[in-house]
Amino acid sequence: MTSAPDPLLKDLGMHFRKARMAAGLSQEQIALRANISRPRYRDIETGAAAARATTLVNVARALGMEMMLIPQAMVPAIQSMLQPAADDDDRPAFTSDVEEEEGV
Amino acid sequence: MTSAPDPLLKDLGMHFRKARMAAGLSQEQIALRANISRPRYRDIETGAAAARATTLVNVARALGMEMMLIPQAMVPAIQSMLQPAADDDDRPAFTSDVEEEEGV
DNA sequence: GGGAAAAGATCCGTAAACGTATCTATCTAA
DNA sequence: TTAGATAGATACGTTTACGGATCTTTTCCC
Repeated sequence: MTSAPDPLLKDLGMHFRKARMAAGLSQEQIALRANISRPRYRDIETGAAAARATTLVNVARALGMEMMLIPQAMVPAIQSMLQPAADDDDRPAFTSDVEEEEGV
Repeated sequence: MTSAPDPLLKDLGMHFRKARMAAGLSQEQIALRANISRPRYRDIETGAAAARATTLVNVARALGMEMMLIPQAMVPAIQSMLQPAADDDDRPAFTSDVEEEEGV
């Protein structure tokens, strides 16, 4: 309970978890692919830790995604591309929904 | 000269620098907006340091951008949206070109 | 029921991202 | 010339992400 659990990190972690679940992979498998330890990947998924840029990219790629910088003006357009029918949330940054990825 | 300068970080830093230049802002202004120190923002821009997830988002937003997780399958499509006519680089992650943003 | 696999959780030690301070180099304008 | 602003470059101390090890809890399948 030390330090507030940044909502941004929790949001990011939930995106990772969702993608991992959809891919049917274990935390250990992702950690292995991303070259980090399982406890550390767990911290990232739960929003308990703010991963470094390099780690972030490695995790994203391990989950079949890429981290991209998008001009704010284009965010809504891309958002709608990712989710056929989405809701207008707060501040989406970190968005991605892996519909269902089958096939290694 | 200690530790190899990760090309991924250099690439990311160049994107930030490019966006900052286009916006006509100083390193100090971005650092202030992103709640980090100027030396540290400089490290990020030069690729000398791997910023944390929270710092990364703050810097991106200070530059009028958002960090987004994109399924790899959609990367090319989004890439072409960002750059009218782009080249097929290596591994683009971190992409964004701020055409020219005027108006404080 | 039993056992394996996945996840949660906590410790310790190390490496690196952070802030602050300080100094120099360059460039532009008065 | 002299300022002033911007950027490059240290150094040092604090915070925290990281690996590795260990243990418990929860699923889930036989």
